Amino acid sequence: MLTDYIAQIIEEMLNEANGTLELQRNELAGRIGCVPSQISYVISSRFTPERGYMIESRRGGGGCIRIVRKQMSRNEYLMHFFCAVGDDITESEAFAYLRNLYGNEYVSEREFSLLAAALSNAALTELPPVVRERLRASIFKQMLLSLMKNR
Amino acid sequence: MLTDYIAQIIEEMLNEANGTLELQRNELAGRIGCVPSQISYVISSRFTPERGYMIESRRGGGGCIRIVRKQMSRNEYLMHFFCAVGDDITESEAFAYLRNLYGNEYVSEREFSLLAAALSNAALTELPPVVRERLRASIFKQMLLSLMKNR
DNA sequence: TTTGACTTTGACTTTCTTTGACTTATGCGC
DNA sequence: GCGCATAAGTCAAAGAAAGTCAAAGTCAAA
Repeated sequence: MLTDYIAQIIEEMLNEANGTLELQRNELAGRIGCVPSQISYVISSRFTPERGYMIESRRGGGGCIRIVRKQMSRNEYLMHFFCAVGDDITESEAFAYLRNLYGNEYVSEREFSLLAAALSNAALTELPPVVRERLRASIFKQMLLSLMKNR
Repeated sequence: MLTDYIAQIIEEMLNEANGTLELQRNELAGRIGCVPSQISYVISSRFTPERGYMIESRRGGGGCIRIVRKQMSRNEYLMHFFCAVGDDITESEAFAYLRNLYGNEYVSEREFSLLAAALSNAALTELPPVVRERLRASIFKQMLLSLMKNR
């Protein structure tokens, strides 16, 4: 299948490049013989943060797509939190999780403080309570993903 | 790419000159071999106040462009951002600020990544755009406060 | 057989770059 | 002061990439 073939090519390029790769979408599509948006699809479906990849890109002349493979290690633990958070979470629940993360040295004191700031009622004060807790969960999970990606 | 090349040259000149530099647009363009307005473009897209540069210039005979890389005390600097964020902010603006914070070593790579996660559209996806940008500003500011408090 | 998840494609959008024509400001010689 | 030469600024058009999205296709499982 095309998608898998392209994913494999990118994987190989990543290996050769020691886990950090810059490619040009149009150029690669041309070489493979597919439409450029196919490359986008492969990247967004296969090289996701959840699977340990980081993607950046730049449009316009000389634009490119940057793919970085991050080594996973203690990530199951974080994934555990990810699931535990669920679809909504109160401030005090969130803070309890945070203390746990800090206590087990998954985040530094500064990071703890940053996370707390982002998840605080103070930050989300504009929102009505119900939405607020959904949002808090969403933000928390994004931040957990960031921790997973970032060793 | 031309733009990046020119930006790099200017950056080097800035380093040699200890952060304060006067250059002549036409002269530089001639040396590089590009149209003069390209220099203007590079400066306006890369050496913005947002990224911590101050630009002044003088036209006419003997005219020149003055570029200064500013450094402020830590909290001044953070407060500067606090004000700049305002009441609402888009994802790409926020990320530009973040890159600045990271580039100037106010946050580590992990922290950068955490902040980005909390401020991403992905985290705020549930909210309609207008609210989203207000919320993003609110979260950003709380996190900046946390950085100020936390040395 | 129907459904639903995943693929493939292409038209359209957004972002960034490059160029050049035209405008505005400054200093110097008269 | 006036006019000219010299710089820098502005702006819009054209070009170059990547992103988005929806429609259509595929295929396996219920």
